[in-house]
Amino acid sequence: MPISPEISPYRAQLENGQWFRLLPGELQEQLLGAARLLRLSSGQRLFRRGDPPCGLYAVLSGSMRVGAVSRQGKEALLTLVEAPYWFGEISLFDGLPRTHDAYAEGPCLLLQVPQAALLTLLQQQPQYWRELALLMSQKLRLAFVALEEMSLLPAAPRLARRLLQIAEGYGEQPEPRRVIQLAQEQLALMLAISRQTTNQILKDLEAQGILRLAYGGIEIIDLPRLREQARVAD
Amino acid sequence: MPISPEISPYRAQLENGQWFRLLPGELQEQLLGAARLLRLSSGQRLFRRGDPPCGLYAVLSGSMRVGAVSRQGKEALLTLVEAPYWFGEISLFDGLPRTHDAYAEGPCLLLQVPQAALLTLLQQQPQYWRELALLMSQKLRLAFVALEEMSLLPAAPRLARRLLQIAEGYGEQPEPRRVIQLAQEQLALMLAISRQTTNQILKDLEAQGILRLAYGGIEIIDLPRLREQARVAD
DNA sequence: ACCCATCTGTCAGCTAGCCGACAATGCTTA
DNA sequence: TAAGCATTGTCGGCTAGCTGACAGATGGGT
Repeated sequence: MPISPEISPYRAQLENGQWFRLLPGELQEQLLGAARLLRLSSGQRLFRRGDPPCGLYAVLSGSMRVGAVSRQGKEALLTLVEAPYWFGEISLFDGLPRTHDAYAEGPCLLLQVPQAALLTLLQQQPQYWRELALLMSQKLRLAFVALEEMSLLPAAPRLARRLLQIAEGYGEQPEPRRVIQLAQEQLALMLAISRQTTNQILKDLEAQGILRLAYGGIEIIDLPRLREQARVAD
Repeated sequence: MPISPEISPYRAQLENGQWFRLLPGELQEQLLGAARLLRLSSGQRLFRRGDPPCGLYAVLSGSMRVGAVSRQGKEALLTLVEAPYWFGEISLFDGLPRTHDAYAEGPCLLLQVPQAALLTLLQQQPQYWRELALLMSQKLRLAFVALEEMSLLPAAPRLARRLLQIAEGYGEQPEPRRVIQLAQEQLALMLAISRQTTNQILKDLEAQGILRLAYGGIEIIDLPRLREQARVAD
């Protein structure tokens, strides 16, 4: 299927991401050919935990909150997905329900490759299962790192590491960003730290001249020293 | 390649696991055909974080400690892998180094499907990439659950849930086991709770008649009430 | 230009779970 | 049988990080 003229302008954008860039050209074409645009307004829900599979997504602009809310109303934010990242692949493989809720954080433009189209494509070219599985392997590695940090590290270095990961697009971006658009509350929810403690650590890093804090955002001033904070003080 | 007579007696054993049982018969044959037995003595290392890929493994008897030790010497135990489970698939997909250390917990019999043989097999039948990816999707789901519980739940229900998961073979065994061979220290390391706190919670569950504690093991007496403890007290 | 929602900054008090210590118990091997 | 090691049981003090509360700053919408 040819790539629709609506979609082709976003191709360059997607190639900024490691995963998509390294795909065989043919698979890139086919993914984009099978895809359609999806526009979400701020706060709109894409899917909810337990929903049946509906396909694979990529963020083109804006960002998606991926997380879950416990019965007690406490929220665990797994991650904020930003352009040009792909998500939603687990249900593609096992056909089981969604693991998380996904909401638009601000207005958001997505690419959707519907489940059925993707399965058809993969039936014809089963070698591409491996490429799609790479998405899972990345996330599994990230999840393992997060689990381990949760048990071994105190709040401050964990926060420093997460900032670095975000700046580096969780390994997808080669060059780290300087400015991170992110409210402190969101960061707290990702780290399972209270908002107050998060603020205290951030202020401390700001006092050391490592960060600059702004309304709704964090700027990294001194990357090497942030890296240093990410190690544990021995 | 025919299945060696050394290995074929273990086939029934492996079919107790959901994943292997549901594989196409041909893939089962080919995996076993390419496999060899590996015997580890207590405490022996199979691989270490950072090692290059060396293949896919299944536990036939004994159990493997999968975890990592921080530079401060604190240990995070990801899981204890028991028969008949498969592990080591991440490096198969991405070719990147091992994420964890793996040591034999007691004498241990493993099946190894070497990386090269497996890749050859998959080159010829690329549709099987999907089946192997199912291993990752399971683990990713488990990792997400663990991450979420870490942020949302206090120690006691987290411990109850983990006991249930272990008894149910992390979803692989249909019928939950009653007896779990596991020192309290190990359980503590998996949950990122101190050994003392773990003991306190276990004693409390024993006092309620839900568990019976023994040296090096835990017996589940009252499964329904353990399930109840796994919910949060509202 | 104002209003209101959202976000940041900060404090004091609390508590879950950590840590170190040590005794008691159970397996194992000689 | 005894030594020796691994594991369990328990206590008291400590502290990282939580909770609730509130003031001030910021910015978008009308």
